Amino acid sequence: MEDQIYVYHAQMCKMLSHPKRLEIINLLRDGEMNVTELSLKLRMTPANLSQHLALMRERKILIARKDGNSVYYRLADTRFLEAYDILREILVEQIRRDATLVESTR
Amino acid sequence: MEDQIYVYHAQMCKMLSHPKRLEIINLLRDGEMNVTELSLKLRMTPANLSQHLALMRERKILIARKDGNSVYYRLADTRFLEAYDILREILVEQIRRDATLVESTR
DNA sequence: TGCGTATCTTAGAACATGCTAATATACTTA
DNA sequence: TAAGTATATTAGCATGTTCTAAGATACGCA
Repeated sequence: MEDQIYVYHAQMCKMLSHPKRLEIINLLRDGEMNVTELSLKLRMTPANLSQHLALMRERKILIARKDGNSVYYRLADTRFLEAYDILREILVEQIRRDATLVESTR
Repeated sequence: MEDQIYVYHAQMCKMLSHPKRLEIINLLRDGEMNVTELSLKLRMTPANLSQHLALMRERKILIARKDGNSVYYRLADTRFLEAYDILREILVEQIRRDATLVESTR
C-alpha cells in the first residue's frame, strides 16, 4: 500500500498540530532543555507536558536523554525547524495581508 | 497574546494532518485540478472530498476557481510543497533507518 | 423551463485528542 | 534506607474530527 506513507506523513504532521507542541519545537531550537525548564517556559503542568513529550518521542520528533534526576529533550532532526519556519512565514504573510485589507477598508 | 500565533500555526498544521489532504497537496503540485478529477484520483466520494476542500480553502491552503459547472483547486502557496517535501524526506529516512535496523537483527 | 451533472452542506454516529487529578516510578541525597 | 524532587503513567471526562447518507444548490444544455 502506497497509501501507508501518507498515513505516516499525516501522523508526523499531527505532532505539529498543537500550539504547545509547536512552542516546544521552537524552544528546543538552540539545544536541549529538561522537563522542568520546559514546563516553566510553557506554563503547563509537568503531567500535561509529559504527555506531549511522550507523543513527540514516539513519533520521533524528539529525543530524550536522561541525566541524573532530570530528562533533557532535543529535536530529533533540525529539519523540523525548516518546515516549522516555512509554515510560520506563510502564516505571517497571510496575517499581514489580511491586516492590510482591513486597513484599506476603513 | 503572543500565544495566538501558535494557535494559528497549529491550525495550519492541522490541515496537513490527514492522509487524503496530504495527497491533495501532492496532486496539486503541478497545477490545478477539478473536484471530479481529484475525487477519482483519491478514491473518495465527492461529498467527503468536498468537506476536506472546504476546510483547506478556509485555512487558505487552497484557492478555488469556478469554471462553468466545475470548480478547480490549486495551492494557495507553493511553499506548502517545500514544507511537505522536508517532512516527507525526514520520514523516508526514518523508515529506511528502521528497516536497516530490522535487517541487521535477523 | 426542465433535466442532468458537479459541487456543497448538514446531521449525526463513531472515533480520536487533550485536559485534570491521582498515582506510580526513578533518582538523589541526607 | 527514608524523604524529597523530577518525570511518567493512567483513568475518565469534555471536546474535536471524520465519515456516511441525505438533501440542497448551481450551472449547462436540450
